[in-house]
Amino acid sequence: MTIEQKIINAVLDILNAETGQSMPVERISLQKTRKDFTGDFTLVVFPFVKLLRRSPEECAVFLGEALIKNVPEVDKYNVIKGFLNISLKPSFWLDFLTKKHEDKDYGYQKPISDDQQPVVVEYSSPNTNKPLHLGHIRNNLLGWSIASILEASGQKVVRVNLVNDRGIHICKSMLAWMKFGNGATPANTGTKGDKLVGDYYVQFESELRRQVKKMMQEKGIDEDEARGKAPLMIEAQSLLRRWEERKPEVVEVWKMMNGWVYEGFDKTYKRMGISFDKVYYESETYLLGRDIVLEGLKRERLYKKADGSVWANLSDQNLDDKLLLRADGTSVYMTQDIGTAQLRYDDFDPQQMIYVVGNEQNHHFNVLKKVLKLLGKPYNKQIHHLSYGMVELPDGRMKSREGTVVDADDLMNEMEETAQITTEELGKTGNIPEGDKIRLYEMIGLGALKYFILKVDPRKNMLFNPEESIDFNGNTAPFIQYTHARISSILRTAGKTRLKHLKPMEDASVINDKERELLKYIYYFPALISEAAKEYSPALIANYVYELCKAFNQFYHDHSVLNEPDRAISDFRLMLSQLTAQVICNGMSLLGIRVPDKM
RNA sequence: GGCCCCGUAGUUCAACGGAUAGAAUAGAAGUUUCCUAAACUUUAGAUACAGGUUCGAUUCCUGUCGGGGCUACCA
Repeated sequence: MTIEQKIINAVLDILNAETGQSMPVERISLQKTRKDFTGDFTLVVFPFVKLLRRSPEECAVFLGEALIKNVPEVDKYNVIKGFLNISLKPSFWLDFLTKKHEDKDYGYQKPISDDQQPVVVEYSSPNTNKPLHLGHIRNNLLGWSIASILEASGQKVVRVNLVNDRGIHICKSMLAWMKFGNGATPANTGTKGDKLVGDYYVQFESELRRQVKKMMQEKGIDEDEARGKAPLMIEAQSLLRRWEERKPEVVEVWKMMNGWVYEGFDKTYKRMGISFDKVYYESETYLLGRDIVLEGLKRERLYKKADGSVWANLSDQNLDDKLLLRADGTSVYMTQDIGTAQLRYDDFDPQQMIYVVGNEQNHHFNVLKKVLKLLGKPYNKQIHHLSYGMVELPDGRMKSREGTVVDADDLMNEMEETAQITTEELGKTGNIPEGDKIRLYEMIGLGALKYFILKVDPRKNMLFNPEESIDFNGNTAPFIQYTHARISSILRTAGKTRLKHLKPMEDASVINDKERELLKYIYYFPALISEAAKEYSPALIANYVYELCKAFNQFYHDHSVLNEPDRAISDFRLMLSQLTAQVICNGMSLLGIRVPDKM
């Protein structure tokens, strides 16, 4: 039981004994004392005023006195307005540090049981017609991090990807390659596979625009109609039909081009440091989706229009009817998602299926759940759309048509270059071997990027300014990494033998304010992970680690670890430094960010 | 038009309905015979607007204004 729970239980007991009435736990607010006030935890007493029939101050004093009697760890208290600030005995903090300072897994909970149902987390979900961009970066980092956080909170997690490798958009780049490619391959052009395929998608769109413009002028029709009737579009649609018919000449090109893309994606994923336990392909799930839809039609949960298209009637949900199969029998995104959900359910029997997908698809997931319910699929309740905000550029949303997309590979390159330049400017390259330098620049550059993105509440839109966002000072990963490097330096200097023989301090009363502040942060780490898991928010972890580092730097500035003459205090500070470094490392690893021992 | 989300220092981000709204950055002023100054210290600066609920509202409710998203036989 944590000390917070102990205090809360004690408060409940005290109130009950005094008034004979019980109070719901949710009404009790116990928080970390703000740093302008003295104390470790603060209890808000306003909720008890009516029950105790005393003034807020009297309530606080009453509870403070009672807590000292009932909870051995409570040392003293002070009252400011309706706030009861509780201080624990210094020995509580000392015991805590002594017990935990060598715990490599501090903060991480072990799975409750081996056979618990997993949480399936889907993220990334790329299309195979375009390279990964900044939006995918946010998605990938969020997905990876949230999966890690859930694991650290004791869940069993399966990371999955769903590749959108079929559909009309894929046919577009295939068609452009067949018409204009002249046999270009990644090998003979020296272009990364995903980039090469992306180039043909762009070419398709520009050719199509030319045709549309011409038709609008010559035939006087509007843009929508022209797009539908343009020869290139007709050809793309016919290609999709032939693909669904599994025509060998089409499938062959499709396989080849997708192979190029995967090779490119794999490089980008690897560099980003993310991976998956299982990869689903739309081309392998849409048929199951189609079968489920046809089955639903047979059972009259769905209906067929005169043209042969199949629809779900959602009018009782206040939603428009949703198309599930086109008149020509081909599938749409929703069809595929129905199949994928079923497959995932069959594969893992998950307690929850989380989809990390942008908030622009809120409507889609809303409809997906409704359709699954309509089809009588019980797992519609397990689906959770983890809806995150968009990444915007200073002049608005990224638009591939306007060429304002920030490419993932390019961005990572820039970050690492900036890391190198900054490190060299600071003159910190001296005693680091060449090979280590490259790894260090990667660690710092990618760390800065990942932290910048993950420190923002996932639900909110965020702004990325290429000119200004690459910052290495302040609330950034390099600041945190630097703090870790400083601590590592201390521990290195102290030496392994000394670290092995650290003696627990006997007199806890010498713990100073900065040390105590640091201990409070560290103590909170496990609860923070649970909180982050509950909220699906890596941002909580990011901002916490930053606060922790600030607290350490203040301690570091005011007090010396190794030059402290009192050996007991010096040992105590070594333990404190050790555990701080561990929390920094463990916290950052939940964000997919590594921390160096030197920088 | 309808539905959903968001408006906090110049800028980018924080704040389970709780204390004097926190940071960072940009600005001003300082700190290095001492374990890494990518650090530390001081300073100035913000809840779009109007009501309501509450002991207490940035947070909940209503309206206004501003920004974004969705409303596809795209994904």
